[in-house]
Amino acid sequence: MTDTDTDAVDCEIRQSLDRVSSQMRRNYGESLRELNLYAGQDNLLYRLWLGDGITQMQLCEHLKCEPPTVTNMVKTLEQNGFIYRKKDGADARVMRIFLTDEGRALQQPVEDKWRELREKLLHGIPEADRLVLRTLMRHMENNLA
Amino acid sequence: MTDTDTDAVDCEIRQSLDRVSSQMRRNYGESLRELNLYAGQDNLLYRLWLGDGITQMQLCEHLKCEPPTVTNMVKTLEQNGFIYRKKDGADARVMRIFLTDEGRALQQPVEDKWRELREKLLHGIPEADRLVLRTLMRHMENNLA
DNA sequence: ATGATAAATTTAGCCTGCTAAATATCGGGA
DNA sequence: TCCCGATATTTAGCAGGCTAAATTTATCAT
Repeated sequence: MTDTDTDAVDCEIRQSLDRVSSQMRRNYGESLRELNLYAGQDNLLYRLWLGDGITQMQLCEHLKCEPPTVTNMVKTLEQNGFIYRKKDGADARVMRIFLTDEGRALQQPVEDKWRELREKLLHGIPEADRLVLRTLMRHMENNLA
Repeated sequence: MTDTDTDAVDCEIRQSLDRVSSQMRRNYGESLRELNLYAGQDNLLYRLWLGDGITQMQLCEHLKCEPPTVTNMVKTLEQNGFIYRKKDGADARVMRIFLTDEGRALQQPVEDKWRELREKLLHGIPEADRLVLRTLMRHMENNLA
């Protein structure tokens, strides 16, 4: 295989990854709207379903985004009644984020959407290839970290 | 392999794809800013490098996004001096988009950024696996379309 | 104890994206 | 010819995401 071929493959992978990710976001952003959620908010809630009462900085780390982004997302989710904020007793700088009952109730519906999405995404890809794909995804994830 | 294992693999793939795509966007959004560009604008310019003077609707199709998004991106890129808009002679509804010299000059630097990005992304993944990955990416892309 | 530094959050102001609705123009049929 | 539906773009307003800078509170060394 020539260098040119190699390059062409690499190009295609990056472009395809770009298209898949934006298409994925568009697709399930749309379906999340049926639950009164926007794309990205599901990941924040997911972290809270694992255990709430955490700080905004912890949410930043989990979402791998900047503090102002969390401030805004938290504000919106609070306005929509899915979470609430409470000042930490020991350290007045930190805000701790908790789920409301409505926020908790979203877990099952959101997980259903995720399942739908990944069934659509992986449809027709055999088991063995999915294992390979997982390995390659992990590899790329580590490369970017 | 049990159904539960299968499900776990699928979950991981979707999550990893999510993390890779947001990390990728963050990474190269940052490096594009050195060129006075924002993530996403490079794709619009790419279409123009293939041939400019096209309409905003054609840009929509290429970017797979909605008309208002193109209106905004075009406005910003015009203000920053990379493109200019010109009314179509035959049909007064359509705007045709052209590259300025500055816009044309971005091609090489942007392609360098892309190369850097894909080298980082695919580092350590052997040729054979990249071919498999390309196939799988294409498959997922078709599944979402 | 005080004063400087560090950490958590917010504010302001961008950008890509979206939807819903308005505007402008084109084209075909009665 | 005139009107009506289709097409291209824009406007308004919202969301996630970013950076730079401000604010509040803690902590640590002097």
